[in-house]
Amino acid sequence: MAGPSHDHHHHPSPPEALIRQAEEACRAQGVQFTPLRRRVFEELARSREPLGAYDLVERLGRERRIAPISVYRVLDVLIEAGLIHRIATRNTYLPCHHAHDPHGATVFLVCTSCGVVDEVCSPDLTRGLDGTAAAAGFRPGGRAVEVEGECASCRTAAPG
Amino acid sequence: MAGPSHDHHHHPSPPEALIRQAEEACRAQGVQFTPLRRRVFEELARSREPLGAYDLVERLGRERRIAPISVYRVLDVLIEAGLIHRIATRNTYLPCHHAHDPHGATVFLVCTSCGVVDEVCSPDLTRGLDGTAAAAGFRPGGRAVEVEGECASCRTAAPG
DNA sequence: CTACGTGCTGTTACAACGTAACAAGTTCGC
DNA sequence: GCGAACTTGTTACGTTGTAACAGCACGTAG
Repeated sequence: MAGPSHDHHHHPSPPEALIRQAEEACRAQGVQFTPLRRRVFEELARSREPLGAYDLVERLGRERRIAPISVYRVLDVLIEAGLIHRIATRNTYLPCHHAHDPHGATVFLVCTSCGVVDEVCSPDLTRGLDGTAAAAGFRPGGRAVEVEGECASCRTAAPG
Repeated sequence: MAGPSHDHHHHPSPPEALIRQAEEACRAQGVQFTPLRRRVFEELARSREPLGAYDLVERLGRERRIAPISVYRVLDVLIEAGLIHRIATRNTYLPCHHAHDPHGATVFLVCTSCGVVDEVCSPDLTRGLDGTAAAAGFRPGGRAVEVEGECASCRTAAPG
C-alpha cells in the first residue's frame, strides 16, 4: 500500500456550490427541486455532520410545522436521485460530495468522536470488495461501506 | 484477483457447535452464560437468517413473557463478548461464525432477496480498507462492513 | 446468621425512528 | 374546464430502542 495512490478524500465543497449542483442534477434527471426538497438539502449541505430525519423535522419546523413523513419522502427522492446518502449505522443523512464512479465502491469514514463523516472512493478497496464478493458468488448492489473509527482531527486533538 | 485466494465464506456450523463455542468463549472471558443469554443465542444460532430484537422477544415470549429491554441487554452483552454481530442496515443480529483475526476486516454479504447473511474475511479487502482509511488519516475501529446484493443461491434461482 | 455489594432480570413507562391511508393542492397537457 | 400525474398535508399507527427503579440470586465480610 506504499507509493502513489488514487485514494483521495474530498475537500468539503461550500454549501452554495452543493446546492447549485443538486439543482442542476435534478434538472438533468427531470426531478423537481421543489422548495421543500431544497430546504431539506440546504440543511444537510450546511450541517457539519450528518443529520437525522427528526433533526430535519425540527429545523424545518421552526418556520412551519412539517410532519416526519414529509421529510422521509423528500429524503427518499433525494437518495433516489443520488443527491444524498444515508448512513445506516447512525440513521443519518448527508449530501453527496462528488459524482460517483458507477463502477466504484464508496466508503464512509464515520468518526465516533466528532460525528463527522468523510466520503471517499478507492480503486484498491473496490477491487478488494469485488474479489471478496465474487469468491462467495455474491453480486453486490450499491457498494456503500461504512467504517467507524477516529478521524484525523480527533486523533491529533485527543491522542490515544 | 485470479488464482488461489485466501478468501473463504464459511461453511455454516451446526447450532450445537456454535452454542458450545459460545459457552466456552464466555467461560474464557469470565462472562456468565445465563439461561436467558443461552436462549437468545440459541434462537440466533438456529435461525437461517438474522433476527431482529423483537423477533427474539416474540420467540422467547412463547415460554414466558420477556420485555424488550431484557433482550437488548442480552444482545449488548453478547456483542461485547464477540459472540454475535449486529447488522446495522437491517437492525438484526446473527451469531459470529468464526474466530476473527483481530487484524482483519469482516464483511457481511446481505442478500436483499432471501435475507441470508454471509460473514466473510478477506486479506485483500483488509488491505484495501486500511489503505483507504490511512489515506484519509483515519484510524478504523472495528472494521465491520455490510454489503447488500444478491447471494449465489438467489442468483441461480432467479437470474437477472 | 446478618449485612452488604455485585450482577442479572423484571416491570413500567416512555422516547426515537419510520410508515400507512387518505385528503387536498399544484402543474401540465388536452 | 377537465383529468392525469405529482407533491405535500393530516392523522394515526407500527416498529425499534431506552430510562428508572425494584427484586432476586449469589458471594463474602463481619
